[in-house]
Amino acid sequence: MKKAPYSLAGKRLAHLASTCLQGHSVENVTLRFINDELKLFLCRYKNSGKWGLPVSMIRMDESFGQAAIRLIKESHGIEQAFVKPFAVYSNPERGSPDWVIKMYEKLLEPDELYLLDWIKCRFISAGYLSFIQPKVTAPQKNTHQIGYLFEQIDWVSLDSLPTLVANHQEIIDRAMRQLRIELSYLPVAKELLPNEFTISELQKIYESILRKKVDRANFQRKMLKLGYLIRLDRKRMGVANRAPYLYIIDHAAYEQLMKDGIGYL
Amino acid sequence: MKKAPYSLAGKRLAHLASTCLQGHSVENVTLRFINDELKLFLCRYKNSGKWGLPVSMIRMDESFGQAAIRLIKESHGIEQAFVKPFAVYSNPERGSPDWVIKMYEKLLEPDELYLLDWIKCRFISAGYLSFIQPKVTAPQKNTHQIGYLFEQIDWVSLDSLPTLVANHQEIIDRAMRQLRIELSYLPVAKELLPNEFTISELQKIYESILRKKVDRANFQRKMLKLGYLIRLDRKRMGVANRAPYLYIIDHAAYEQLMKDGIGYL
DNA sequence: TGAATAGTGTCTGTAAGACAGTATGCA
DNA sequence: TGCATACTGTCTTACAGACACTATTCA
Repeated sequence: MKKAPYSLAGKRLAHLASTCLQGHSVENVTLRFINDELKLFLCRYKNSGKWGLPVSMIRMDESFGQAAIRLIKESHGIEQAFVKPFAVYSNPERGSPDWVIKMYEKLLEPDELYLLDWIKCRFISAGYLSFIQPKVTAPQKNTHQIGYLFEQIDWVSLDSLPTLVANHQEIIDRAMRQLRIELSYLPVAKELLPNEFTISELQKIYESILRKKVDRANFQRKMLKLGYLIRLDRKRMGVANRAPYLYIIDHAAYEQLMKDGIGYL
Repeated sequence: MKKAPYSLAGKRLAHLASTCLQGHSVENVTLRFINDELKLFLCRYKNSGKWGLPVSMIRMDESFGQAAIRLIKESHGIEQAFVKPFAVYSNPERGSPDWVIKMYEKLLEPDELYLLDWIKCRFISAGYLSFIQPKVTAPQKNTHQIGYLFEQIDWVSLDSLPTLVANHQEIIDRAMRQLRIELSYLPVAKELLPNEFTISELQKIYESILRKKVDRANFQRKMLKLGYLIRLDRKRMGVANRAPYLYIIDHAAYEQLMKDGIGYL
């Protein structure tokens, strides 16, 4: 019988091995609208100093989608979030990536190294696109993963990403392409904006996703014509310029639009 | 030590257990353009008499996508086909469906029933959309699966599907919705039509997918404007009406269109 | 020659793109 | 009052929808 692990990493790995499906994981491409810009959530892994997407194993009692939501809960402290799978990575050669193995090798005590066997196997992973609403205050700093695995977390602008581990850049590119393709059917307005928002903020989201500027007047005309925006009497004050009107979403109309598609710009 | 299986189903199951990942499968939503109509490939399972999508386990040495392609090869005798995943089904309660278990219970000899243990586990499956080119002559009648599992196979019109096993109807609906959403980025013209085709045939594919009639003149204008169709001097003769021009695809232009998207009708 | 579909042209309404002009909140 | 952005309106162009007219192949 092997001795019980006592290092943080050892305990975590032993816990994973007893509660999770071996060789299955999710990778989250997590977006959030911060300071009028669309940002991506990244983590810097301990001891390798490299940035990557948040990942999680799949528990015995949950689906891939539930794992993606739990991963968000652990990182951001919220119960619900919009998530959508966009790819499955299942090449038979695809194992636990080098940088994870090496990280654990550094974090584990020598007599705990046997625990590594559990993650040295073929891996099947699913990529999930997820949206975090702005009302969420801040990324949590005291979750399991952040304590055990990450030394830093950050929201990064999409056009200035650092060099990433493994094929995470490719995964992000694929997620963003899928987001562009499905934009007309995805609830970006509802999931990325606060309850009350301005047209200009909505426009910035579209511009971030489509990677191009759109004409303000034409964008406003198009969105208002769709009929899911309700203009409030109030305006957003204190912004050093003319105060823009606030809008909320007519959820019934919005649901219908998400079914049929909004149409591109 | 257990005795070696000798029934067809027993041998098949034993073979699967030794070559495949336990609890992983693909389900193929396979489309093909036959007699001016888009049809779906379905199989009738032995001893239950129920129709369902073709499914396959994942071999140790292949990815989900490769399994989807191999499944097509086994059913249709072709080496390559366009496949694209559209969903992952991974609920922890999701096991081998009843009808599969029951089918094997009927097909196996009593002393082979222990083989069933291998498929009584949690199942993770991926749904794949796939296109079969018309030049393929006919579904093969002598493959492994068709001999062991199916008593009938058929190409069925999308608006007159029989009652299907498990959640296969839902899987098909999801696949077709995804096909509509991504239509502008999917190579339907290249993968569903013969090398030389008429605009009217292309139009019928779009109509089948979008589930609505489109105006012939406007469709022709739109498609020709996209610039990926090359008109030949020849026409399709012998069709009891005015002979339509034949077209081929300018593949360079087509690839570019698939990247940027064609735009809807 | 007639039937049926192919191909082309035209008209109209709508939407997109460009951009000017006015309004408004704050410094 | 000036600046920066919000909002509205207009003009032009492009395209989708509707539909008429001619062309062509086979029965």
